Amino acid sequence: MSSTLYTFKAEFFKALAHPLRIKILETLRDSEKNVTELQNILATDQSGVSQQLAVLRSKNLIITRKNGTNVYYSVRDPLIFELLDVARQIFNNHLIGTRDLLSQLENE
Amino acid sequence: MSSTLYTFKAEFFKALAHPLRIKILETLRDSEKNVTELQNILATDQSGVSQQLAVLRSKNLIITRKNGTNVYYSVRDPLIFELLDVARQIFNNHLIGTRDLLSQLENE
DNA sequence: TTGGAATATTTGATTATTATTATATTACAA
DNA sequence: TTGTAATATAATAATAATCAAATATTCCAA
Repeated sequence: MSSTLYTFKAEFFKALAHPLRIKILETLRDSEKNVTELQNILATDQSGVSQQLAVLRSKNLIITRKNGTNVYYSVRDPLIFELLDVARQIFNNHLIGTRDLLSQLENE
Repeated sequence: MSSTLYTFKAEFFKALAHPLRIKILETLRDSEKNVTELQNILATDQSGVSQQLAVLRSKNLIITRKNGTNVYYSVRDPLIFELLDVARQIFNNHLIGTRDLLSQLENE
């Protein structure tokens, strides 16, 4: 069993292991977005968005397109959306600490 | 956009963000295994396996069945395997730092 | 050419994760 | 009962990830 391969797979899941990064990917479902658009949609500060974009970039989950001073991001492989969909299904199946999650969601 | 929901999704992916934990899940594909079996298959020390099982348990990815002094683990939701399959596809699509990965894999 | 908008990077303090080692617990067989 | 195999938990040092704030860079328009 190749340890390196599993380390890389773990790195891939690490890229997804952050709320803002997941939000960014979900936001990129419909279409590419530039950083300012992401900032506004996600109501997050510039630096935070850029930092998390950097993580996603470093793991090759997203690609960029420059247009003047704007940088447009999009998801490199549509399978990533499929992955998020499966994760959502698992989630809906009450997988993750259902009791706690529900009670926390109620308080929002 | 519910922050809590995304935090929980991130927690879920965190559970997958560790080589040994991925290996454990892959090992449980065919059938349930007890801790000693996992130790042997994965060539890892007892404590390490137990600790990572604890993480997977705490995120509800796996369930246990006790039989005397043995504890048998299995994956709670088969969709988790589907998730791993999609991740593998993404991987095969050269998503993750292909250059580095390949050269490292060659040295094994 | 310079000022500003858009984006990226750096820094450092804080918190979380990992890995190792040691110690507890539990259930059974002798 | 007691010893032992199986498993879990605790302690903790080392490493990595996060967050916020400040600073850099880049590109364009005026």
